[in-house]
Parts: sequence; structure tokens; C-alpha cells
Amino acid sequence: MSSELDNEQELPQQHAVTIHDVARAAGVTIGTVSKALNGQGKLKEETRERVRAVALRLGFRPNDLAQSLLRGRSFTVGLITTDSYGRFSIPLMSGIEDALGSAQISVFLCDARDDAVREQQHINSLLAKRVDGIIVTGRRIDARVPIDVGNTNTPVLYAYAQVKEADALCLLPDEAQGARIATEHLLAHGRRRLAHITGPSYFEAVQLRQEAMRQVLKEHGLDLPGHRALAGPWQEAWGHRAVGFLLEMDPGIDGIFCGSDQIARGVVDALRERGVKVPADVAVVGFDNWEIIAAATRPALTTVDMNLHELGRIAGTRLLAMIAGEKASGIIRLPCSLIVRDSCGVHTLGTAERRKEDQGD
Amino acid sequence: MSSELDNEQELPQQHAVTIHDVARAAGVTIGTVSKALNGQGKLKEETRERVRAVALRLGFRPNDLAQSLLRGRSFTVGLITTDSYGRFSIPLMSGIEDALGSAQISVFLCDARDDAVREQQHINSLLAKRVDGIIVTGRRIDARVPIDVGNTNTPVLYAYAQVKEADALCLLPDEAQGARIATEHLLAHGRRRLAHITGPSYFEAVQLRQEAMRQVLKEHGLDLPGHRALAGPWQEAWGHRAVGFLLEMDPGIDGIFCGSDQIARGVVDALRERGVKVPADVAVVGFDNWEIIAAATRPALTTVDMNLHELGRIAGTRLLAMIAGEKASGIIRLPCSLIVRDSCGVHTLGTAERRKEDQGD
DNA sequence: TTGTACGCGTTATCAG
DNA sequence: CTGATAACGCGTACAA
Repeated sequence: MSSELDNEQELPQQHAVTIHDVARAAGVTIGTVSKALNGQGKLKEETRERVRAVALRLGFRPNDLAQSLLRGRSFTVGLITTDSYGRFSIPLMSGIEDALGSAQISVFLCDARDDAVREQQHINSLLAKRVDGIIVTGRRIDARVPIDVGNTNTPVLYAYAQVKEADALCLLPDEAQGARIATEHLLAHGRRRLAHITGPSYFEAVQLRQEAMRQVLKEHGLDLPGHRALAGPWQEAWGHRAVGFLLEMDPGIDGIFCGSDQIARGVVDALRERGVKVPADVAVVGFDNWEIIAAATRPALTTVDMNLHELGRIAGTRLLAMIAGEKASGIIRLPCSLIVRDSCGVHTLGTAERRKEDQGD
Repeated sequence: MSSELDNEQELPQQHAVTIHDVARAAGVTIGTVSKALNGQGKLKEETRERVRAVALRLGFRPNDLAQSLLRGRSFTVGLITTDSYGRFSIPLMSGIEDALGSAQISVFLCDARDDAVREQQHINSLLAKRVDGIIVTGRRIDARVPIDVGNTNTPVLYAYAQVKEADALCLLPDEAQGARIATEHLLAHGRRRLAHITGPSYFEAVQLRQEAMRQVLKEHGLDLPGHRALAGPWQEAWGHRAVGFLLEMDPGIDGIFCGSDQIARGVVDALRERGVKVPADVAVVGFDNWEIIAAATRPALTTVDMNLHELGRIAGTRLLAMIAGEKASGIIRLPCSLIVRDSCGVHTLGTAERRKEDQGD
């Protein structure tokens, strides 16, 4: 074993191997190495091969910092989550990373913990690192204040977050459409006396959904009286309690649209405990498609999926376009889907046809 | 409004403002600017102030890329999650970011989706970006294969992940200790006929916990016969089903230690449906302290918390130390805590004293 | 076909 | 006290 081999394999080089090292080892200059490795210019094939071999042998990795400095682009973007990442962030982040990853872009993760100064620190850090763009995410009750990127004209996109500035681009789930398909599903299953058990009414999402539900009912000549629209905390226990109020005031209810799967679970459990059959007597639709809850509920929840992974993917794609120079602004609402399980009966064809639900556990 | 002001406020400069711009505007050279802004060298206070003012006015932000290139340190680390981020990743990531954030270090998020080539791409990208260190995370059934950082001597730390290499540093929750405190808690509440309902036995965590539980029981002159240790899928439905098997074979059970809060929830629900009182007749302890499940269960679950946020924090801190030059290796197990709620009775003093549980809903 | 030299934005070391 | 200049690692016109 020659000492040369020792150097290569055993001594972890203190300073990472640079293009100069490769040039020296290959007996050429750095210009030649660069051309050989990037397939630029005109080189003798033999030289190119030799340089490549040496680079490989030395484990040469081009320094992205130097490249970024030169190109004026870092191929990184910042991802800011305002409320520390709740469960909604997971599909969202995963979708964003999907889109960005396939464009060879790395993502800086910043958790602002809902703290303004902390957030600004993160932003400053991102700008100092010359990120190509920033995605801001994190559901809030009302529109948040836009982030301040100073004079940097760094593209910013809000995903599952909203600001009032007209020139900002916000991607949001279409809450109204989500409520609409849920309500229509209940109606399609022949339910006519519907109720809504949901979260605090100061959430914009709550208002949008309730409004949409009311609208759909109206289109069918039905209504949603106040005592059938119950707002409370986003908790399973609230769903459980609300069923008590509801049945006491209006025992004829035959369908309930819930503002979250957690609430829906509380609702379904409470109904079962009272001997009310789901979906035979009362059909239930949830919201969020939080699998771990929706699938564990008995019967499994039919629920609205906000398609947050897809929303994230689109956010990433749109940001790439903005980085490429596209101007974009406004609020874009992306459609929700209905995930049909068992809590509403299984059949979804037509409006009248009904079939006995076969409850597989 | 002068045209100067126009330039500053309305025209978003195409190229970010550099130290040269500041120097020119302040009528000094870049060296002076650097010193003024970094508090280095000896400068007339008036000059320093003037330069600072100009820098602020121009919105100058030092380019971290250039600094990193020069210093040979990027002040970034990579975070690789192997299994796409499950719910365990959230407290973990948050803890890691806590520790790293307070050291002014930014985090690259990489989701490997449990795909080896994707993972290696991410690693190559991180190395090209000259990250100062890498944290690998993501629970797996068995030890994973170590990541390949080539010849870069980049510090690597495994958090909530495990490799067999002896010179790697792995941070893991102390599963055995977690099982021990759960079991001892049940015993302290006077339970003597304990059962264990948990996940698939090919998980190392499952084996470690079961072994520990058995050990504790042995120390108290008790045992855990095979028919009281039930392994199944990590699902609520499994807990629900398992209760049936258990009670059929051994109706005298007075305490159940569950492998997850989801399983525990299934267990508690099944017990209630059978008219078995929790905790009066049977006490239940869960695992994970997954608040949303544990708190929604009636009665709320007493459960083991793996302290993953703290584990993440420590991971971040240790990585910083490694970046600073500290050599570290081996497996470090961090203690779990018991979160006492209602599913086991409320009193935890002494071993015999018991009090009527007051079930607040 | 290959080598040279400049610039990207900083910091730090010397002169002045 | 301040100004000029050399790095850091790379890509690329331009010269040889």
C-alpha cells in the first residue's frame, strides 16, 4: 500500500478538497478542471476523462457557497411556520419539499413560534443567506401581518396563511367549497334536517364554511336555524357535549357536518352512547381527513380533505415561478376533496338511491 | 421629495446592496466599512457612526455566503428525516431548532421519504452547501445504515435513530426506563395482575419495554405470563380487540400498560363498553403522551412521555459541541417521564394509600 | 486544446 | 486612524 493511497483513504483532509487540488493532481489548471467537470468548452476527451477520474478519486465536491456567490443565486428557500408546526404543517411541508426538491433546491426550516421578533430574526438570517424565496405558512385566526424583507425584492408566498396586502400571493384551501361538498353529500344521502357542530366562530374558516353550508341548504329549500349551528372549542369533548344540546333541542336531526375530525369523533361516540345509529339514524361528515382519527372512529369518518400536500406542492411550484421572474398576487383557493368512508353511508351515486351500509371493522 | 429618496425607497435595487455601495455612499473604503460595522480595529467614532448610518439607510445586509466562504463555516446544519415526518418528528425538530437557533444556526430540512437514493441526494446537496453538521432522525424498526459523508469529516449525530457503527453518536429515549416507571406506577397503585398490550414484537422498542416490565414485576415477585403480553399493530383498533382476548382469558386483570396512547385509547373505550370501570376496576397507562389522544380519552390517560423535545434540544447542543471539535460516540439513552392524568387513579404517593379518583370532565 | 486572470462579497493583514 | 490588497472556491471570457 503506497503512501499515496494512505493519504487518500485514511487521512480525512482537514480542508475540503478544492478545484485546485484536483488540478494539481491531474496536472492541469483549474480552468481545465472546471470545463471538464461541467462539460463546457472544448477539451480532449482523454483529458476530460482523466480529470473526472481524479476528481472522483479525490472525492471532489464543488462548493455551492462559491457557486452561489458567483451566480447570485443560492438555490435555497426559507420556510417559515408561524404557529409551531401543528399537524397541518406536516403534509404542507412535505408537499413544498416535494416541489422544491425536484428543482434541486434546499429548504431552510424556521419555526417562529408565533413570536414576532423571533420571526424577524429568522427572516433576517434567511435574507443574509440570500435565499431565493420565502414561503410563509401556518394557519391563523385572522390575516397575519406580512413579513418584512426590506429592500430585497425576495419573492414571498403565503401558503395556508393569509395577509391583507393586495400584492401578496396567498394559497388557501377553499373552505366554502369544502363545506359545500360535505353538505351536498349529506343531502345526496337523503338527509334533510342538518346540523353543524364546529369551532369558534371568530375563525374565518368557521364563518366561511357555515355560510357555504347555509347557502347550499337554501338552494335546496332548507335552512340552518341558529340552534343547529353550534360553535365551540376545537376539541373532541366539545363534539361530545354538543350532541347533548343538539338532541335535546332538536331530536329530529338526521345529519351533522362537523368542523373537524376530532369534533366528529366526539359526536359519533356521543351518538353511539345514546343508542343513536350512525349512519342509519344520523349521518356524520368530518373535516380535515386526519387519518389517525378518521379511520379509528367507528364507523370510520367520511370527511373533507383539504389536500394540504397538494397545496404545498403548488406553493413550491408557484414560488419557483416567482423566482424565475413571474409576478403573482392575490388569493388562490384550492379545492378540497371528500373522502368517503362509513359515517354517512357508503353509496354516493345519484341523489336518491340508498343502500344498506356494510360496516366492515 | 428628492430623487435621492426616490431611489432609496421606491426602486427595489436589482442587485442587493454590497459593502462597496456602502463604502461609496459613505466616502470611505470597504475595509473601513467592515471595521465600522463589526466593531473591529480603531476608528474615529464619528466615522463609525456615519458608516453605520449609511449602512442602515441603504439597508445593507452582509452576505453570509461570502462570509461562509471565507470562514470555512456555513453556520448551517442539515436535518434528515428518514421516515417522512411523522408526529414524533415535530417535537424533535422543534427541540433541535431550539438549540441550533439560539446559536444562530439555520437548519436545512430534508425528507428522505425512506428512500436511500433520495437520502443520498440530500446528503450530497448538504455537503455541497458545506453544512457544519448533520442530524439524522426518524424511528425505524431496526438500526439503520449510517449515512455516507464521504471524506468530509462532517459531524453526524443520530437522534431518535440508531446505527450499529460504534463510532457514531446516537441519542435515544430510554424505552426500558419508560416501561419501568409505567409499571412501577401501576404497582404503586396496588395493581398486581398486570397485562401489556403493545405493538409488533419485531420493534426493538417493544422488546425493550416488555423486558423491562417483566423485570420490574419479577423484582416484586410477580410475573408477566405470555397470555398477558399481547403484540399487534400500532392501532387503536388493536387495543380495542385485544381487550376482548385479554378479559376472556384472564378476567382478573387489574392493570394494563399499553405500547401507545392510540392502543390505550382503544383499550379504555373497550373496557368502558364492557362496563369495566377505569381506573377503579382496571388501571391503564399509555405511551407517547400524544396530548390530543391522551387528553381526549375518558378518563384522560396517564402515560409515558419520551421527552422528544428535550431529546431534540440535547441533540442540537451535542452537535454544536461536535462541530466545535468534541469527539463523541456511543448510544445515549435519555429518560422518559410519567405524565399522570386520570386513567390510573390520581394519587401517586406511597404504595398503598389510595383515594377515590375524582373524575372531572 | 489548454492556461490566465478577473469577479462574486467578505474579512483580515499590512502599509501608510 | 484609514486605505489598499490578499485570500476564500468557483466559473468563464479571453489569450496563448
